[in-house]
Amino acid sequence: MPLPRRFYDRDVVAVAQDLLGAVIRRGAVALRITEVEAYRWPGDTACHARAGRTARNAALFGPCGHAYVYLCYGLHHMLNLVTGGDAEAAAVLVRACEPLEGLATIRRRRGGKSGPELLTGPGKVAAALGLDRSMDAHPVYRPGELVVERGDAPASVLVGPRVGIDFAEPAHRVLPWRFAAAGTAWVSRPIASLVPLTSLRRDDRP
DNA sequence: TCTACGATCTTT
DNA sequence: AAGATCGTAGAT
Repeated sequence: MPLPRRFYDRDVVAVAQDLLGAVIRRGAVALRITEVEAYRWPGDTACHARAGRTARNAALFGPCGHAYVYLCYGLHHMLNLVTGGDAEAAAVLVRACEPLEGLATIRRRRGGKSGPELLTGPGKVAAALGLDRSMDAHPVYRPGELVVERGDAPASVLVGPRVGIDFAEPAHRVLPWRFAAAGTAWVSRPIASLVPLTSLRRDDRP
């Protein structure tokens, strides 16, 4: 069952945590989400929406429940899921997944390299799904080419600051908006900064 | 037009 | 530690 559109019509930090365990499906490939990050504008200079709406990030400002796919470093595509209402531009970046189905397709998309299909990093996730800009703004809450389905939430969750955003304001660099399923190998590096969600004081929990 | 620079990954 | 590789945004 696809997660309904209203699932995404909430605060991006809550949606991010709830997406852990959900299943992304495209064709023969199915992946379980094991690590995510939340981005939101206004109030977060790490978010791509910080400079306003452009042709590239238009999907971020669009309706929730759609994909936002962009090219990073000229090499890697990143998959985001847009959340919230029109007042904000927010999305969840999918950083790591456990492959469930379509191993042969994933291996082929990785250039035929053998070995464990460690989908630990946003570029690898998008590559496994064969995503590019043509899937930007595609809805994911109903049957179609790219769908996110309900899954089992992990027993425990790890939290920490987001990765690769040194350009953002210091106060935003330290926001604990990175979440990962505990006890899985499917988490991108650096993993050392992640701590159990339950180890945070209740008032400090995102 | 020109230039700097990434929400990364791989190899050295 | 650094190269790959290119679309985007802001400056010229």
